[in-house]
Parts: sequence; structure tokens; C-alpha cells
Amino acid sequence: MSTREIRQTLFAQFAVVADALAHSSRLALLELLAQGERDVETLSGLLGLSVASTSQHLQRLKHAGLVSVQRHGRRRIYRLASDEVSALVLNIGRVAEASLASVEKIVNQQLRAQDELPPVSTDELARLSARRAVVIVDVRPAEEYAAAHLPGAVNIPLDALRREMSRLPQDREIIVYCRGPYCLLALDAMRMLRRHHYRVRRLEESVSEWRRAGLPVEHGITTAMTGSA
Amino acid sequence: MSTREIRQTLFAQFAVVADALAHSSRLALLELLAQGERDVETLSGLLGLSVASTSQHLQRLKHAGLVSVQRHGRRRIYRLASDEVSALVLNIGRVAEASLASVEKIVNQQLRAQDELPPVSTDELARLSARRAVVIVDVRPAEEYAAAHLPGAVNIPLDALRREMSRLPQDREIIVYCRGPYCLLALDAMRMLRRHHYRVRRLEESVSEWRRAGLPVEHGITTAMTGSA
DNA sequence: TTTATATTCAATAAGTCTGTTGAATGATAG
DNA sequence: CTATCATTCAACAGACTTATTGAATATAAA
Repeated sequence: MSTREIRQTLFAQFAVVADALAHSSRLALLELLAQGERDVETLSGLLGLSVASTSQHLQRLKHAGLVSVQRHGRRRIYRLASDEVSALVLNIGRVAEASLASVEKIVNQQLRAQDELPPVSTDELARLSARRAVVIVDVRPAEEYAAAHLPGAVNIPLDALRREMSRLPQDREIIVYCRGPYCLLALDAMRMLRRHHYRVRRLEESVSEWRRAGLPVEHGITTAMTGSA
Repeated sequence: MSTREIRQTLFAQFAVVADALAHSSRLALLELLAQGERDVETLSGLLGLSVASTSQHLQRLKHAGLVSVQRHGRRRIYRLASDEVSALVLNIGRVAEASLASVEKIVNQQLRAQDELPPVSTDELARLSARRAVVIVDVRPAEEYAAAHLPGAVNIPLDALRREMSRLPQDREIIVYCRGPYCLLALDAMRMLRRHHYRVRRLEESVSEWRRAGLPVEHGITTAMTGSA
């Protein structure tokens, strides 16, 4: 096999992966699955796609080795094949943001315009947190929270927020965060809390950036509401 | 704009990037461009594609913001828009290798079977290099070598190898390396040197892995042949 | 000028991808 | 053992992609 043939074959396989990523619905599915495993119907509901279409996209993702399925009664539960996959989606996002002016525009105008208040940086949060001036809320699903979260953050997944909102104090500022710049959970949480007259801002970065900044993270489950647990 | 609409718009833009990556020839073009800027004809020759086809693929990549062009006489010189782009291609490769059994097979059978001798690990190379037992040859283009290279490595880009081969001693083992697991330059170099009766092995990893292992790297230009310059 | 050359453009035919149907599986519940 | 429900499958039309032509641009050399 010549170098050229090897290259061909190898890149043809890489293209299988890239092909699987090359559709907005499939990227959205991967982003949802990064938040936790889900069955077909739930996914189709969340994205507003037909069940058949959702199923077909999921099968394409599976064929490319990006997700795996497990039967559970008459449901099939899809999940990401590995964490590398969601890192890859983020990587594409970063390149798109750097390369396509249109993405930056959306990110700035839409994501950022939602905040009348500017998002909080890791630095600023570190200071606020040290003074116990704020309550930090991690709106990701429980498994992700358990894997790693900001010190003192309480976990209230978006699904549970309406129900558990009353646990949050009205007299301190709330800082919400989720998975990073393209994770829209924090935005939804912010909207919901503001409607109930909480003072809320959102952390701009994610746990991985927090960690990359050399700041400590916690593991496991915390239930206390007081701050640096 | 609702969260769902933002998601849609954002992921549609991400899909533009993924779409551009979703073809083996375009991935191969990016890999070549990662080695240095090139004009259309050269690229078409290296990949064995028609000029028209190459041009169209390059325009697609440009449209997705992954490469940029610059006119130079009647040629157009294409180059990667940023280093992020080649990181993204590597990222896809890593996911493909993890997710698709067929890729691992190719990597093992083809890339690795070329070596009758197993490739050298960073650890082993560090030992060999300390004893000045080997000559290390970096076969990447000069700019990449200048940016960072292994201590004591000489730079002989693949293009120049046939011409400059005589600078290499016949009585010491040669270790070649290039950009990482999917870089085929080192393989070509190894074949060529073996045809001329050199003892050659190839480093399994790349400069970035070397650095990640906590080992030192050198910058700038080295011309000496003796080892730890 | 005219000629050569590198690249792009435009048109085409063959192939691939998508979303939508409605029917087929296959597991559970009654 | 029948009904129900979640999912997949199969088939189709409409839209994109791709490689291949040969013609069109636009720069440089003669």
C-alpha cells in the first residue's frame, strides 16, 4: 500500500466522522446527549424533529461510532460514545467562531444580549465566592455535576429548577453556569429565575475553563446551600 | 429569538464547518496545508486530483473559513486560516480512531507494519539522545521546525531529503519524526533512507506529545549534526 | 501584442442525503 | 393473545454534492 493509498483510506474513515457531524440536527443531538442519555422520543421533542427523522440521525451517529444505544424496555437510550465526542463538537464551535464572522455575531447578539448584565468571569466569580457574596448554581444534570463542579456550587438541573427554585435565597445574587459557551441551559435558567425576581448573572466559562485557570473543583454530591461547602 | 431558534442558527453555522471537513480529499488538503502553504497545482499533484476539483475543494474550505488565499503572480497560495484548524483535524482523527475499529486497523496494519522495527517512544528516544547514540531528523518544513523541535534534531524537510541525505552519518542510527500519528512524512523519509542503507526508525509521537511529556524543546534554527546542539 | 500558464467558472450527469410517508418490529401491559 | 407504544425500516421525491468537461479570466513572458 502506497503512502497515497494509506492517506486515502485513513482520511476516508475520518470523513465518516466528519460526515456524521455535518448536519445541524446531528450536532444539536450530540449537544443534548452531552447533557445526559436520552430516548428517541425525548430527543425528537426537545429538537422539534419528527421521531423518524430523529431516529435516522441517531443511527447515522451510531454508524460513525459517535453514540451508543442500549435497549431499556421498549425505549432505546442513546448516549455519547465518549467524552472526546463532546470535546470535538466544542472544538468545531471554536473554529466556527474564529472562522465565520456570522457565528460571532450570533454569539454576541443573541447569547450576550440576553444578559442585560454582563456575564461573570472566572476571576470575578472567584472573588465573589470567597466573600460568600453569591450563590452558585450548576444547572447541568446530576451526573455531570457529580463528575466535577465549582466549589460550593449547588446542583439544580434545569428540569428541576421550577420545582426547586424556592431553595434559593432572594437576597443574594445567583450565578448560574452550565457546560460552556454554547450551552444554552444557563440562559434558560437565567430567564426563568429573573421572571421570579431573582438577581441572576451567568458565568461566562465552564468547569473545564475554571480548572484550566488553575482553580480547584469539587467532586461528588453537595446539598448545602451556604456556599463553600 | 427563542433558545431553540438560537440553537438552530448556531448549529447550522457549526455544520458549515463540519460540512467542509466531510470529504476525504478536503481533510487531506488540510493535512497538507498544515505542513505549509501551497499553490493549487502542487496540491493537486500531491493528492492525485484534477486541478479543477482541487480548486473547488479549496474554495469550499475557504468559504467555511478554514483556509485563506493570497495571490502570488499567477498562482494562488492557500494556507490554513489558523492552527486551530489542524488541531481540529487531529481531533477528528483521534475520535475516529477511538470510535471506528476500521481506523485502528489501518493505523496498526499499515502505518505500523511499515516498520520492521517498532517505532521509538519518547522515553526511549530521550535515553538514546542522552547517550548521543542516534541522529534525530525532523522531516517537517522549515517553518514548523523553527517553531519548535526536539533538542538536537536536524531539519531536513522531506522535499530536501534526497539532496541532503549525504549529510547523515551511515554509522549511527537515524530517528525520523514529523507531526504526529497521521503524518506520513516520516514514513516516506524512512523508506527513502532505508533504500540507501541507513538504519532508521521513526518516533511514534510528535513534538507536542514530547512537550506534553514534560521534555524540553528547542526553537529557531540548528544546523549542527552532532546531537544535543 | 500574442502566447502560455494557473486558476476559476459553468454546465452536466451520477450519486448521496433528507424528511416524509405509512408499514413492520418487538416489547410491555391488560 | 391482543392492544399499545417506541422505534425502526423501506420507499419516495426534492434537494444538494461531486468529478469531469471545456470555456473564461487574468497574470506574466516572449
